[in-house]
Amino acid sequence: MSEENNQYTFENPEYRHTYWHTCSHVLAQAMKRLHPEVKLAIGPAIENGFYYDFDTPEPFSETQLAELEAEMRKICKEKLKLERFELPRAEAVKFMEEKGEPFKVELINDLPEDAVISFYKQGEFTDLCAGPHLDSTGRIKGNAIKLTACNAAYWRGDSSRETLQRIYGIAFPKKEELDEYLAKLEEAKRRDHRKLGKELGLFMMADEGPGFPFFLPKGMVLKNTLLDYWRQCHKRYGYVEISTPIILNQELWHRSGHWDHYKDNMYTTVIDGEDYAVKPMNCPGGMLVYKSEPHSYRDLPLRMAELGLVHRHELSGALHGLFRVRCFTQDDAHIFMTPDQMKDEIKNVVKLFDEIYSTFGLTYQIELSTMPEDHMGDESVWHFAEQTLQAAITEMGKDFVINEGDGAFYGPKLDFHLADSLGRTWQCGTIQLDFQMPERFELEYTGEDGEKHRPVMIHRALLGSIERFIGVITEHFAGAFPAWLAPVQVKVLPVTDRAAGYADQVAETLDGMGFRVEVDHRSEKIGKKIREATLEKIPYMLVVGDRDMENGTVSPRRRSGEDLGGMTLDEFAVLLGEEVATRAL
RNA sequence: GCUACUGUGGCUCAGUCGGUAGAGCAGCUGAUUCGUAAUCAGCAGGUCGCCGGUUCAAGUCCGGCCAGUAGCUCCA
Repeated sequence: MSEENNQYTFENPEYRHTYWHTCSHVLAQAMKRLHPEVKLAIGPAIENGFYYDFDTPEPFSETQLAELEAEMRKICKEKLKLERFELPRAEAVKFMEEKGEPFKVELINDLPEDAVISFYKQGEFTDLCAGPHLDSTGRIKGNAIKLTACNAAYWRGDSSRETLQRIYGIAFPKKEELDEYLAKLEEAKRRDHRKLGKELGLFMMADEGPGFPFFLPKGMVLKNTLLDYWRQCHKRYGYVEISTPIILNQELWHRSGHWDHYKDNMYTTVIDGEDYAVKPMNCPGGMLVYKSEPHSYRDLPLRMAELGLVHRHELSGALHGLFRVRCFTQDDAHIFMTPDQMKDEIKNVVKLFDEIYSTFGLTYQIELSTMPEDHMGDESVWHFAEQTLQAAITEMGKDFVINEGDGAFYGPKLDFHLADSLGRTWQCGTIQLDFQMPERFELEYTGEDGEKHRPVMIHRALLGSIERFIGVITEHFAGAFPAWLAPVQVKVLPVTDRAAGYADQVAETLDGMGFRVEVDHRSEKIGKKIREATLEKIPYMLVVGDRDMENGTVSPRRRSGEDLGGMTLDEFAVLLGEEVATRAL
């Protein structure tokens, strides 16, 4: 392999994959050299780097990673050739039995009858592996390898089986690329919404309710501003809004099918001797609303939105800030329509998604999930639905990736994976076609022909979970929300106490114009007030002192550090008003 | 839920070998009135996550529980 050949550049995902895969073998070799008693499980390349799972007598600690890294560097310097060879099944099993590797033996035994069983040998180390690999450990840049974490993982992902030690690593052909990657990880850590949420007073968690977030005054302003915008957009796109109860009787959940599929994650209660459940989804409530009155084809499409508070019992270990909670607000909508309205409706939903996502500067990739093995309804309906979804986005000129067999049991779906400012992706939006609910709830509308027909239903969420989305944009903006969203838009900073009255006057005027303003009245120096307002990530600071009082001006400064000089309050109000009205990023 | 780790004033953290808690920031009081990223002084604030055990003595050791962190699993 020559580095001049384009095929072998790190930009080529296949080459990168091969590079990392060989790294994982080097890691295993290093482990065997330092700790021969350790048993090998598996060690693949992953999206960002590689890992290897080991069965160690003692849990591994992060301090030992440095020793392994050093040994890995040594192995790279040794420029060991990687040689592939094959063995018949019986010999392969014997080979690994003699090496004392029970996990490898299990893997070989589980390979299909006709599988070619291949091994890769580098120096004294040999691993069961399908390959491919680099031709020599010398291809790996030793000082650009970093073992990033060690953690527990189950053998074959099965929690009833052995707990293994998984060591994660990353590697690049150049040291600078590794440094860049590590810097990005640091940046992500700096932007962690749990940290920023605390610092900026957005939300909190309490032991009294693990997984149930509390919104603080500033976070509430953010949330309400977001929802105002959401409502405004939905109204424009022809949605009506409803609100359905949080607790409904258990019979309803049996009828909807949720009980069978989801009861382990549902909270239940008893009222007047009858069983009830707290809703994990809004759909059944929406169905009841639809059914509460007869519908004509003239009413369709009926776009019913609901900001529904749902509760799901997530495993304690899965909780994570606002990203994974036990109680959240779904920005749900159920659209009831005739089959021939489907395509236009999907387009209408995607258009709305486009408008709202672009407001936050979030781009996305669409995944189309098709019929799973365990599905309801007949294949022709599925096929029609998949075709319709595909046609709608194709006609809009959008690319998509197919996720074969990953649809919901009731219908295919489009998932929207948003990319934030660090390139990380978050699945937020989803558009699901549902043939199951209208059937189960016997929904009807009267057609032109005077006959009863069954409507088709779209189930969609745009932000997904409001709480989670707030977490996503907190990290996306690193807490420096655009002016329209910022909980406090302007902080007035009097230079001395003499300017206190003037500062209040300025604040009052801006408040009257609908801006969110605070005044820093402490007898601190202006430098300190600026520093703290900057750390609070408030978009504009208005410095006001004797000079401004005399001239009737304010001296705005952006949180970026930009000093805008003196201007009248009206001029500033126009500037900020424009920024807010256009939702400038 | 599983594995490992962590849990000290509102926040960030220190606390050696077990001898009964310490700093900075925030807060309060006073002084200062200083025009673009930290003014000074003083005061107050903690049954060291909870329960139990070992010990003359536990923030420090042991056990259980709770919560958090990383990952696994899960996310219809």
